[in-house]
Amino acid sequence: MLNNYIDTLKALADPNRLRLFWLLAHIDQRICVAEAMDVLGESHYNVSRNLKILLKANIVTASREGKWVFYTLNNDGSAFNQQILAAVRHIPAQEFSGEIQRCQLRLNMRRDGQCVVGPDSPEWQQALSNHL
Amino acid sequence: MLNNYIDTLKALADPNRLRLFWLLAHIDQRICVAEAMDVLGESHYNVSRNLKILLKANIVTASREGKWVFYTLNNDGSAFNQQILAAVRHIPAQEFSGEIQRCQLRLNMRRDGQCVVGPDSPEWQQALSNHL
DNA sequence: TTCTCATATGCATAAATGTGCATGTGTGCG
DNA sequence: CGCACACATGCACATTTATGCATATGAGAA
Repeated sequence: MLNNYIDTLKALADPNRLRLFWLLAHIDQRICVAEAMDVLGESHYNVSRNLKILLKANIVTASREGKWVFYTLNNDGSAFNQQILAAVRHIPAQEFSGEIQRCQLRLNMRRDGQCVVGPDSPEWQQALSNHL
Repeated sequence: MLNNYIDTLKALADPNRLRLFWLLAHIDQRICVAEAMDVLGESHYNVSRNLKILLKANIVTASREGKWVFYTLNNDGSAFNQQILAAVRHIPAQEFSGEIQRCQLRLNMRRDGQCVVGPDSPEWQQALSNHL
């Protein structure tokens, strides 16, 4: 009873996961674990497990492509989950610290729409410092 | 950063508080602690503290009237909080076990719109058994 | 196959959370 | 005033949760 709703709320009641979900809600694009790590500046364990929790809450979906696993907003969720998504979309970007910009920067490193560099790469470090 | 949003989500990510908030979202009426105790069948500590947590999250308001403290939906919250309220309204009554009916039963015990019996009263026990 | 890299997950620990008990605060009544 | 009742809150304890480490899985490249 109520478990689905509680799972969704708990999944988002954590700053790192809320950042992850908010980012997905705004870029309207899939993102892989390595990219999320760079954008959020979080460790691998952290990003991987937190995405898994969002997945179990059924608010994102995952699909493997070669080595990479891409996560995406789940647009086929319950009415409740869709309202929750609408709520998260109302959180203004000022509440975050450049996630959107860093994400654009990271997505620009793709080739033909595919992620080609792993997490914490020299390329990413350089792109980051160039951007300051 | 993000604290307001996290507070709201955490406040609702608990079955008892979600029940409380869902009830307030559906009866469209204020309710005092004693009434909430009877309707939800929870202890005083539990109801009082959980309502306080909803209050701190700014999704309900409180007002004292004599001995009684009435809690109500907060309709002046942030856009985020209002969307969250819309989400909670989408949770169907089947997810609960007669909260609405028990609440009607309890509100019928009021006189002139005022609560007149305390928690766990014989009157309430009798009303409950008559209703089965 | 073996190696490398991206991702996932079990284990241990520290921090946060929910609940019960006891006590404190505030209000109304006699 | 003193008492009763509705409600609030600090403390202790059990459970949950978030994180880091280590290791496992899975896919591509040599």
